Amino acid sequence: MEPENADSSDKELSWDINDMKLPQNVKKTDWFQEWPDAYEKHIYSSDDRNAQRHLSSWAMRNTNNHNSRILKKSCLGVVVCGRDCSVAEGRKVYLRPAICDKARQKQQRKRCPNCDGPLKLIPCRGHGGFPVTNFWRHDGRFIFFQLYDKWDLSHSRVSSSGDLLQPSISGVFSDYSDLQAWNKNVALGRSPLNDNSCPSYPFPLTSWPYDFSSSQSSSEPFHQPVPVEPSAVKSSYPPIWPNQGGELYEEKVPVDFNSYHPPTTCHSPQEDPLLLSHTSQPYHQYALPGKSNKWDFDEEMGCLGLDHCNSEMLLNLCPLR
DNA sequence: CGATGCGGGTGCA
DNA sequence: TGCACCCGCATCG
Repeated sequence: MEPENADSSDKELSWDINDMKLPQNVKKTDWFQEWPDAYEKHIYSSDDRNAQRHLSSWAMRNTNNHNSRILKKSCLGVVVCGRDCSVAEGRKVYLRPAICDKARQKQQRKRCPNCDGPLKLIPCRGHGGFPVTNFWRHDGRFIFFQLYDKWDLSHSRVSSSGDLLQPSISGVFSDYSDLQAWNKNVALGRSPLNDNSCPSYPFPLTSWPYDFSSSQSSSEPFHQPVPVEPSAVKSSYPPIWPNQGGELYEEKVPVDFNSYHPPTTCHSPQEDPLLLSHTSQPYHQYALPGKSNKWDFDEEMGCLGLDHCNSEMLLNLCPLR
């Protein structure tokens, strides 16, 4: 499922982030993956700026694993409108949770940019009921990345190619029902892994806010992400916020896609999972791990303020600042 | 301000 | 032990 070409063959499969020794005879490094999905492993060049920064378009926060050699980060999930409002074409609002706990709490107090309703955080629960975790390790001239999750693949992916971002979003999210609903409207679509011929998407990296937009993508449910040039990166997300024109998200992630392939063949990024997609996607997968089904989403979300929620789940909204 | 990292420390299995 | 996670501290843009 890796988009990457074959180069990954020898190296990729054989190592584990926890190995004492990681391969150093890597012939070809991978393109930076902005939206890594389940079970992905990548070997980036130590020169890759994105890899150096351990970036991800998923909202990932640092997790203390008491191991200074391996950086561990867990997914915070995604912030959606508590009213499930839609923007044009049925697109939903998806906001990127703030990474900083404090910022997330503030974010949580903000309102949906589209309908002004409350926002709710849908925690990631793709990792056996827990947030999906990413591991980063620098070794030699490479930066190893591993998305280690214990997903129960059985439900995590519906099909090989049709799966959207299961782990990532769909599967990941805690609320099953919500998810379904979510999936319905949204097509979380994109599958980073499969079909893409493109290396990854450049755009959002940390900046995907909510975009309900992606207008153009409607015709194509999702295809591959499009690598865009750096400059494009920033503009790739048309902020379609209704009102707040300015405060929406900001993209700060200067992505340097030096390493990216030329965008040419790929599609538009907008299809990002998170972003919203639109309508009816055939594929939804409810990939939640069994346990997660039990999760009472509403409660937790309801929370937006409640205590029984973890601090992290309750919070926030996005970077609308 | 907020993204990121780090690491002490806690609670659980 | 391993893992999830809270918390403060520090750096950086």
